[in-house]
Formats: sequence, structure tokens, C-alpha cells
Amino acid sequence: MGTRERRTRERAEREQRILAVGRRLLLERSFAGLTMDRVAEKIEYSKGIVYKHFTSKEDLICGMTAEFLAEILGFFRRAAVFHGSTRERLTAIVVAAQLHFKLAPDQFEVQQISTMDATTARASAPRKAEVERLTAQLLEFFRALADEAVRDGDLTLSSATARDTLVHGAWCMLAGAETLGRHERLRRIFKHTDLDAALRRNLQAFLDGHGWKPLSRRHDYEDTAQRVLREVFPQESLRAAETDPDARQARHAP
Amino acid sequence: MGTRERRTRERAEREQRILAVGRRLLLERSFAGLTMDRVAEKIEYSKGIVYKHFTSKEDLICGMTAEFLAEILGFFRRAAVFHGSTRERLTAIVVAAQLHFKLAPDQFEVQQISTMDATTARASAPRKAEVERLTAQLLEFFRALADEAVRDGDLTLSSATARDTLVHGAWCMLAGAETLGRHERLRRIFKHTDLDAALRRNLQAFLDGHGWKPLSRRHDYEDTAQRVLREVFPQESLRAAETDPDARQARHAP
DNA sequence: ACTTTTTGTGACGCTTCGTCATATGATGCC
DNA sequence: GGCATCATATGACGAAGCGTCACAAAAAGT
Repeated sequence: MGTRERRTRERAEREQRILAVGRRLLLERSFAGLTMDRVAEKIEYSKGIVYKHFTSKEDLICGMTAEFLAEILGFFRRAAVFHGSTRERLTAIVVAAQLHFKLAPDQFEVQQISTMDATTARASAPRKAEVERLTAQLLEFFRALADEAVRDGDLTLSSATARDTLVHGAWCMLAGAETLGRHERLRRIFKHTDLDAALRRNLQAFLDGHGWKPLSRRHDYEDTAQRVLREVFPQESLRAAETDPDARQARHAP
Repeated sequence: MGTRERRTRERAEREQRILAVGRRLLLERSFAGLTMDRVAEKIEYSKGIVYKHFTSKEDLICGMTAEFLAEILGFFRRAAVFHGSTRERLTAIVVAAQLHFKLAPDQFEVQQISTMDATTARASAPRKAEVERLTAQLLEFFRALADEAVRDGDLTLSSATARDTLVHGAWCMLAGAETLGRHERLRRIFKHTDLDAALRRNLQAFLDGHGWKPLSRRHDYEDTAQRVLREVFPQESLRAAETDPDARQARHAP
């Protein structure tokens, strides 16, 4: 009989609910407000059950991170089918990441917390492995595109490790801008700058510097970015625009 | 009589000791091991006194952040007197930041924690203001160099905001690489890459992309970086090399 | 109907934060 | 010196969260 399957399915569903509740708590009441007791209360089970799923609070955070990464991976997959040069497709991926960050504002804090060594240290091994696997998969998109660009002759690298140098740079810039660069303090200092547009512009400059063709003087990648939003993520980009009203504000001097 | 002055001086000294103890605890026992009771014990005062200096644990973290930023600022000031083009001086500043990160491994975690909104929210207003002031001062170095480059004709910007776009990009890349990019997980994924050299290389590519002259094809900025280490930070770079032995390992395939 | 296994509970011990009533000592005034 | 006043310092205490575990309830098996 299918009892066994039903059991595991119910278990998986409960795990999803825990993650969802955790996410909501984090968004509404911030890190300090996310407590295991509260999670237990919201899912209408006792605390012991929560601990059956996640061995510690850090493990839960880790689980939330994995969920986010999986979502981003989904966005990447959709962005990857965009037609165009390797560099256009790289742009599409970056736009996808940006979009996901905007749609999931809670991700900001989760990412922040989960990159702390102290957090990672207390998470369970399998969960940590999953996060690492997903991260590697995300980076694989960058690597594959770079390799393809080299094959096409659009990119020339000085040695085998230079590909990872490039990938690392792109990742740092993207992740750095979305986490550190989004912090309230920094935002105040850069209050006259549209940080989303800045990131895209800077990444293009970075790619130009590495000589990834066609260079941005030959192609309007901001146009590509807008096309990706319209063609690949029509609903999502609408939703993002609604959520974040000041993204609509023109930033020109009055 | 100088009683009053002695008092304030002793108070300031004690605050320094609290910060130093906090730093040591964080390094040795990581974030969870940093408790206010432990700090009190180590400075040989009661907990109430610690709370007279720092209104909360987060406030202490914030204070430690300010201390780090002040140190980096000192490094920047020293690096800024390096003779050369604006781009060489920018390189010098980046090298200074890299060096400081290497010399103060505890900074990694502090930075990480203090960029969380939850942390900032619980810190005292004056301390937060100081951190923001110092951050702005650090960024001012970048802005000033960019402005000077524009005046010299070494850099051409499309509009007034583009300068801050560039500065933001450089900052994200630097800070992103030193915090996110240093995480154990990422390091494993990029295990064959020298991340320090990668950051320097990527930043130069970024500057090339923005057309900051002289371009890296015209000048060996890795050489500039090494010169800065030798000429401006001779002792510090030696100390960094000792502390971090695997920085010496050549990363070429065997 | 009775045993075994799985699933679920929440009181409990422990740790930490941050406070506050109280103690201790310094300073000023007569 | 004796007394009042203020600053400085203490650590016991309440509150809150984490994670555990002995026990309870329910389900599966026989």
C-alpha cells in the first residue's frame, strides 16, 4: 500500500511549510523575530517536530538559502534559453539574478546570514552539501558561457585559470552589489544613483575589460537587459515594478 | 585639578580594552563565543560597566566595525601618497584594503555581521553615525581619485552620476570579493584560483572597461601592486605573508 | 487484542541578554 | 573631621530563546 509514500510526501509538505513560515517570519520580524518556537506555533506542530526537520536554527537558515538558490537556478534556466551571443546570454542571467533579488526581498538577509562561517558551522552536513551543490551549479552557468565564448572566438583567455578569475569577478560583483551594496547605509551614500542600472553598467564594463565580444560599444546591452525582462520574465518584471515603486522614479535632477 | 581629564582618559582606555577583548573573543571563539559576560570577565569589570560603554551586543559589533574602518582609513591615507597616475594610486588603495583584510582575519566576520540590517537596527545612533561617516570617508578616496582622473583627462564620464556608478562598482567588487568571496564554500569551488590575484586582475579589467587611462595594456598594474607592497607596506606585507603561508604556494598545475 | 514502531509533545535545563536596586567610593561643603 | 551628594560599579534577576528528552498518542503490524 502507498502509506509509505503518503508519509514521505506529507513530511516533505511540512518541510515546505516550515521553510515558508520561516521566510515570512524573517521578512516580517527580521532575524531576531525568527524563533523556533514561533515557527512551531505557526505550522501548528510542537517544537520537537521542527527539530526533526532542521537540526538547528542555523540549519533552517541553510535550508532557506538552498530554497532561494534553487529558485535562482530556475530563473537562470529560463534566462539561458534567450537567443543571442554568449555575452547577451550572460547579460540575461545577470538580469535574472537581479530580478529574483528584487522579487524576494527576504533573500537579502538570508544570504547575509548564511555566508557567515558561524552559521555554516552549525548547519547539518547534508544541507550544507546541498547549498554548495546549488552554488556550484549557478557558477556552472557562468563557466559554461565563458567556455562557449572561447570556442566561438568571442573571448580569449590567457590561461586555464583565467576563466575562473573572470567568473569569480562576475560573481563577486553581482553578489556583492546585491547584498553589501543594498545595505541601507550604502544606499544613503549613493542616494542619487540607480544601483540596479549601475550594476548592469559596471558588469558590462567588466566584460569589456576582459575583451568579451561583442564589446558594449558594438552592442547595446542595456537594451538586451530590457528585452530579457519583457520577453523572458514579463509577469515577474511587472510584479517587481509594483513591489518597488521607487524603481519607477526617474533619477534625473529636477 | 585634572581629575576630570584623567577620568575621561581612563574611560576611553577601558573602551579600547573592551573593543580589543571583543575582537580577540570573536577571532578565537567566533560569533557565538562572543558574549557580554565573557567580555566583562576579561576586562575584569562587571557586566553593567560594559553596558555603560555599549548599549547592546550589536552596538559593540558596530564599535568594532568602526575600529576596523578607521584602521583601513589609515592604510588608505598611507597608500594615497604613492606617486603615480590616478589609476596607479587607485591600485595602491585597493592593495591597501586587501592587505588589511589579510592582516585582520577577524574583520571578515565583523563586516559580515555589521552589514546585516538586524544588527544595525540595534546599535546606538552615534555609533551608527560614526560607521556611516567612516564609510563615506573611505568612498571619498575613490571619488576624489575619479574626479582627479577626469580633470587630468585620463577618464571620461558620460554624466555626473556615472562617477558614482564607477565608485559603487569598485566598492562592490572589493568588498564582495573580501567578504562573500572569501567564504569557505566559495573558496572550495574556486580552489585552483588565487583569489587575491584574481581580484586585482578583475578590478583592472573593470577599470579598462570604463576607459580609465593608462589602460592595463599600457602599464603593468600587477607590478604597481607589488611595488606598493614593497615601498609603502614593507613590514605589513611581510607579516601578511607569514600569517598566511598558503599565499606563498605557487598555484600552477604540477 | 496486543506488541512494536513511528510520530508527536511540551516541560525542562541551560545559556545569554540587558536591567536595576543596591553598594562602594569619590568629591564637595561646613 | 563629619556629613551630603554624586559618580561609579556590581551581580542577582527576569525574560526569552535554544535544543533535548522522557513520555504520550497514534499507527502499523500480527
